[in-house]
Amino acid sequence: MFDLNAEREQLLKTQGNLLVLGGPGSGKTTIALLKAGQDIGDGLLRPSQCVLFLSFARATVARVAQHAGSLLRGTQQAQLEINTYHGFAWTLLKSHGYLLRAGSPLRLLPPPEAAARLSGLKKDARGAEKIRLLLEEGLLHFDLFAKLSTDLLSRSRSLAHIVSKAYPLIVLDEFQDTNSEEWGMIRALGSGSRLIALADADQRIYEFRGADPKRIGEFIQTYEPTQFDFGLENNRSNGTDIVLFGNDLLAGRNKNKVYGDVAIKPYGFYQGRNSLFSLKVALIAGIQRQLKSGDASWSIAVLVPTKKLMIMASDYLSSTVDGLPAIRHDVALDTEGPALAADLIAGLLEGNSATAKDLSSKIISDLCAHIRGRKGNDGLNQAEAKLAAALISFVSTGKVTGAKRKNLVNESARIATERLSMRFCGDPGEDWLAIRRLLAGSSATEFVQVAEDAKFLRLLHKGAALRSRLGDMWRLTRTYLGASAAVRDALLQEHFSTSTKDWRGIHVMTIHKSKGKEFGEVFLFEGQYQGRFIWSGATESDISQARLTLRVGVTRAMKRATILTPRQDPCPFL
DNA sequence: CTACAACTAGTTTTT
DNA sequence: CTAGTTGTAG
Repeated sequence: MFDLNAEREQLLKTQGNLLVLGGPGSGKTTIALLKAGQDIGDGLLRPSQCVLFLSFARATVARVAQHAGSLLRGTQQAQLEINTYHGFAWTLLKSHGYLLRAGSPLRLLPPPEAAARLSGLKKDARGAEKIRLLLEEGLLHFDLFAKLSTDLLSRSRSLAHIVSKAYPLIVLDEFQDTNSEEWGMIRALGSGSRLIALADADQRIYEFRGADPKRIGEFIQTYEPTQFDFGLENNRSNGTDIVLFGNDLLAGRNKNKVYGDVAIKPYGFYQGRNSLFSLKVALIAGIQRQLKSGDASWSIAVLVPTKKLMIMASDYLSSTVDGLPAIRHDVALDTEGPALAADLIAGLLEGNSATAKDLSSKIISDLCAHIRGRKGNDGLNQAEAKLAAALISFVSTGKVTGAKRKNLVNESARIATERLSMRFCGDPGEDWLAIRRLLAGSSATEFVQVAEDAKFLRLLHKGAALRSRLGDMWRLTRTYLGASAAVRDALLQEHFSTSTKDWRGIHVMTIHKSKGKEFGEVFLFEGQYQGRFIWSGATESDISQARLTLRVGVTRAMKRATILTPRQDPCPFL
């Protein structure tokens, strides 16, 4: 199944700290899992001890777990714990948070709620507010996980001892993309455990959030690891020029060359047709190729540089305009808007005992949170910020000026009244929909937006925990009292659950999100004005980051990569 | 506060 | 090209 050459054999025999370097698809994960299996099999771990494998994304964790399942025996798997950096940090903080802050146990501040609370603050004020929320309200922002875990481990020697006893060997996936806080946490863990870092300096695409080109050097200096480099090996797209193209792209020697299974397509614009027409046509050809190949588990990724273009692409693929069929696909949308919409709807479902006036105030507060947080970390525009401020002042003073705002306040009162005279049927899915329709029918665009965002929620499908919890609630009390808490739990669950996601079929996402994944075919698309691989005014360092990013995107492909760039103004890399 | 016109920028974020 | 921001008038 896997050819173990002399270097890999050597790695399996080597003890102490290791640094494993290698390009895309060179098999770093595989050899790390085999190494874990080897050490476990050799009896280097006691029965109570585990190898800890840490990665960034839940999707990667799921994929690594699946891979481990086919690579290792059951007894070895039992002593392998695979988790995200965040998931692991939270287990520490959950049980030992009392060491950081006296009083009530720490509560997580979910990203949507955090976005609503921090929006409008300047960058440095945000950091201070996160700490204030922790100390004064016991609310833990996700960004503080790594730093607080480090504090915990360095402050409590006994805890550090317990952790390194439990995990004598720790594998660090995607090490090149760790930021300084995560690096701090790793050093705290590494004081008592052996470390294996897996890294590819040329897949470092998160410099903007603190990944540092010096990091790998720091690891070498701190741990003096035995180094292995599988840089030139390629198990993902063997027999194609995909990795060769990626490496040439970095060196800037890809221009005017022809590569097997890498197609550069300059696309034109057609009168009266969507600017994504050429992408959809190319994608349809790709689907036909995949269907013809007879591979039942085929997968295709459409990768774009920006979230905005991702949404545009998803909308266009789903539509039937320009005489092209709708193409079913998955898209990884941001969750802030839908989550905050869910809070508002849950509040309405719950609102049985409240008076119409109380409920109306609650709706307005929830609406404010939705307005302020739905764009995530992107700041508010002026109109939104002013509206949110005016609504908050209305809740406390009862005064509001302006026709639009008066209408919004009237609408919330109307919605509250109508909700209280509503009769639920007891089917959570139906009742949820009834509330959503009530909001969608509002004359205020802000409520309609809530209903729109809520369409993207996947909380109440058949078999969902929330559905049965709301169902039980109704059976016991004939009300949905407690719905808010139930929805909050369900949303929070999503941030840590490593559901084994199926990567078959078509997936639309940003290039950044594709890191650590692989697909049969990949389509990379850039727009002409928006969503460029390199944007106007990019600095020297932006350009080198863009090269790394594009390389990561291309090398996700196992069989074939297609890059679409506007003919009128093609990407300077190509 | 709101509506309209002129202007301008156009990135990436795991949990 | 086009969505969002800024400025101006009512």
